[in-house]
Amino acid sequence: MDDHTDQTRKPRADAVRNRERVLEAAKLVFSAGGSEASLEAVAKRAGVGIGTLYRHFPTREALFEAVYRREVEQLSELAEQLKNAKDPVEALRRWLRSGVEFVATKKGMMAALALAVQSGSELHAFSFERLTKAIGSLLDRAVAAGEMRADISPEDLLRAFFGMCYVHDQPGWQATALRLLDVFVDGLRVPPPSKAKARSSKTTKPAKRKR
Amino acid sequence: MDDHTDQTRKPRADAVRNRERVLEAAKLVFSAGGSEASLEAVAKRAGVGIGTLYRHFPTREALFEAVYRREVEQLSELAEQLKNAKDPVEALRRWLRSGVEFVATKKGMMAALALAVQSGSELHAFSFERLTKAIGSLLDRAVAAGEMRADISPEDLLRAFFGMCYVHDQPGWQATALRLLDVFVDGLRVPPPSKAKARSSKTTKPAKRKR
DNA sequence: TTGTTAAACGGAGGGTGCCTCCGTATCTTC
DNA sequence: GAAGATACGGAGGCACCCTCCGTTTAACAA
Repeated sequence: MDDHTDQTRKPRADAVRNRERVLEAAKLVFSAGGSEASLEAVAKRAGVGIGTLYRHFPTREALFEAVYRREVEQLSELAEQLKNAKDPVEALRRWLRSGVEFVATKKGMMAALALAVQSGSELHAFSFERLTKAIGSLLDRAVAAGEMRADISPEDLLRAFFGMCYVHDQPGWQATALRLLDVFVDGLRVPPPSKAKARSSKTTKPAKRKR
Repeated sequence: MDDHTDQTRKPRADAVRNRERVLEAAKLVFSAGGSEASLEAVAKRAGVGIGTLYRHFPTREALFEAVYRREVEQLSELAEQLKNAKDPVEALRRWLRSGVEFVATKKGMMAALALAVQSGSELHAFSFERLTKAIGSLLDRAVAAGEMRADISPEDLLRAFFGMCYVHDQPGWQATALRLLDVFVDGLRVPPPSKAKARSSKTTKPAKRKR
């Protein structure tokens, strides 16, 4: 009778809950068992029937995408939180480290994503934009505070980040990536103007001994 | 009684033949149907039983690797042939174009390879070395002929090549890659010494109107 | 040639995962 | 509380994976 001529019923509570559960389970199962884990395993872990899984995510790729999107969003939100941190440089550094972890726990997922991205790069565009924005906000703050050079764009930084993660061969890649990122961030720093010029490419940490 | 105490029988002719057939079929099937095509389809196309396929290549990855290796070798041999061409610059250009085609016909294969490479990068090392050598021989010849600048290493060139092929998103990527490679090769050229200095970073094509 | 034997062949079959379909259960709305 | 919409679960049909073994075939010796 009233104003509900647009037929929008409230979505069913169980549907929302189940969708969430499946996503959570998928994240765990894919991260642990690689990207070609059984969907039935995901359903079981989520405590739902296989039919439910398929209703929410008609294809394996759809599920994949949803999981990935959500992780990208989490990384993005992390940036939002870190924006309130005291030290802007440290905030950026921490975000990057989280990014490495993100890549690390994904195991085969990255490769599978490359495959999924091929057909319909909308996902790629989305994540690129989102992460650029995230990294940009952190970068801007550090620049505005006069702690970092201003001639690096968020896109550059993001690409550098991915490039450093792309070692992915040796077992120690994670440590390598972290080291490279540290060096990179050091390189981005504007040396404190009152001090002597910082040595350019060394592992020396200027003043702050402790961290 | 003579010198065949080391028990090496001649390998059976049918075994050799079948192995070859499977490889050929796999190349076609994977290229056409993506990387997760059915192995049974491969066997059928090769005209052998599924058991035969599995005897020769115990896992999907093994088959994959064999196909890939062989293609890398073919690319490598192509370089060998092109070494005898008249114009060394044109030879290099042609090799690169073949490389694009190679990537193009592989469809999902590249992504699948990324996945396969993760566990045991021996294959990666092999192909990298092999392709570097191939590209290097062509490059060296052009440099020796005084037609190209000498400050680009084969590794650089190879990476540039892969980078340009890594566009892989838009439908027109292949054309893009070819264009980029052309520009790149042009950039590598030593300008004919009798001419005026080439403008440095512009899209202007110096003299040659036609191609 | 013919016989012997190691090697390779093919495909049946058991197992697993994919995905659809539909009777049943549950939630929202009135 | 009743009605109707919506979501649930899992049985079942299908495709593919991979192993196993009886049969076939090629290499070698005599």
